Amino acid sequence: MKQQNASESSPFKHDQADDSPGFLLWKLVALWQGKLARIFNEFSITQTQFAIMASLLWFEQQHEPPTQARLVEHAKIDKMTLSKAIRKLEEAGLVHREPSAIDTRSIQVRFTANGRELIHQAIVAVERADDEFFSCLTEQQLASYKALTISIVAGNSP
Amino acid sequence: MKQQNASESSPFKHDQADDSPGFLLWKLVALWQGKLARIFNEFSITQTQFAIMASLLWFEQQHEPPTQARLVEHAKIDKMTLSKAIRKLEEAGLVHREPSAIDTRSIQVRFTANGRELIHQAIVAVERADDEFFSCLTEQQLASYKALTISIVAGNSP
DNA sequence: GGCATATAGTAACCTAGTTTACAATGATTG
DNA sequence: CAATCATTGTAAACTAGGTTACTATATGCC
Repeated sequence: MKQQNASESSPFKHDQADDSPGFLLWKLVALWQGKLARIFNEFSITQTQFAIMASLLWFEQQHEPPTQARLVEHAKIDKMTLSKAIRKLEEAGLVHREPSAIDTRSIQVRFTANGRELIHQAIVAVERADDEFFSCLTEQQLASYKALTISIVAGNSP
Repeated sequence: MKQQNASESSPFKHDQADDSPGFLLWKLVALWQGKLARIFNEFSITQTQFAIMASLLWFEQQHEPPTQARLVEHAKIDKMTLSKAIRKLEEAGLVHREPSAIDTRSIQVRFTANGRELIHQAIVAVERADDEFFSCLTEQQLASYKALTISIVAGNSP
């Protein structure tokens, strides 16, 4: 029983019913992404755009210079993807871009009033979704879930 | 302090350091997806193609007729996405498609020898990654993590 | 100053996946 | 049997995102 050829043996270590932690995570993520997708849809933005605007808001609150390069760093998004996303956001009238006076290569990104308003609302909506999503857990369970997640993140961080 | 306008108040309920469960989940998923992406890359397949082939293998083991429509149902993938993915898999010599004799609209998808071999190896690799990813937890913690995840999935299933 | 090297951003191209609309066949019911 | 309805799969157009290769500017070093 030690060696079998591919057509006879099953590679599945767990039955689908049994559920490996990875497969469970997969299902969880599908649900979570779905919930987020619905929100982003309402606001007509993508996940990426949300991440960018949330970072931008963060910078604004920290009074850090919001150049694209800094956003790339902070939001951990590919710089080309960011470049294009910012253009879209500009088209949509949510941000505008102004060349920096200090470093003329770089571009400062700033919210329009609309953009700032939208990201505020979106963040609130996401946080509400978050609450809802985990509302089936007790305080204790939630604390435990967070602690475990933190461990796993820590155990797998580069 | 009850009412503030958007430019003054912060919508962030949690500090980034504090970490809402959703944000933690986001980070976890980023790591997990990254790990999977590296594997899929090695095998030159996409996540979608992996899911499809895993479903197909499942059908094969259950001796169920592997039509595209059945795959769509089981893998919960959009039928157009599946149609195109299958074509790619055929191009890559991993499956072939043969019109069904019973229902001439439908198409039966079958592994080639290469395809079957590849999905076996990929599944093993994914399961190893899975083990690795959660290896920082003790047995007990893992059991607890799974139980909590199952609760959340159950609490958010349609 | 002047040359090498790093950095900010982008244009052009590529791929995966989604939406919409449709053709072909099968099932159902009068 | 014929008219209607459902199912299977696809073509075409579109979008988001990523890769490669490039321009322009800045910085460091002699």
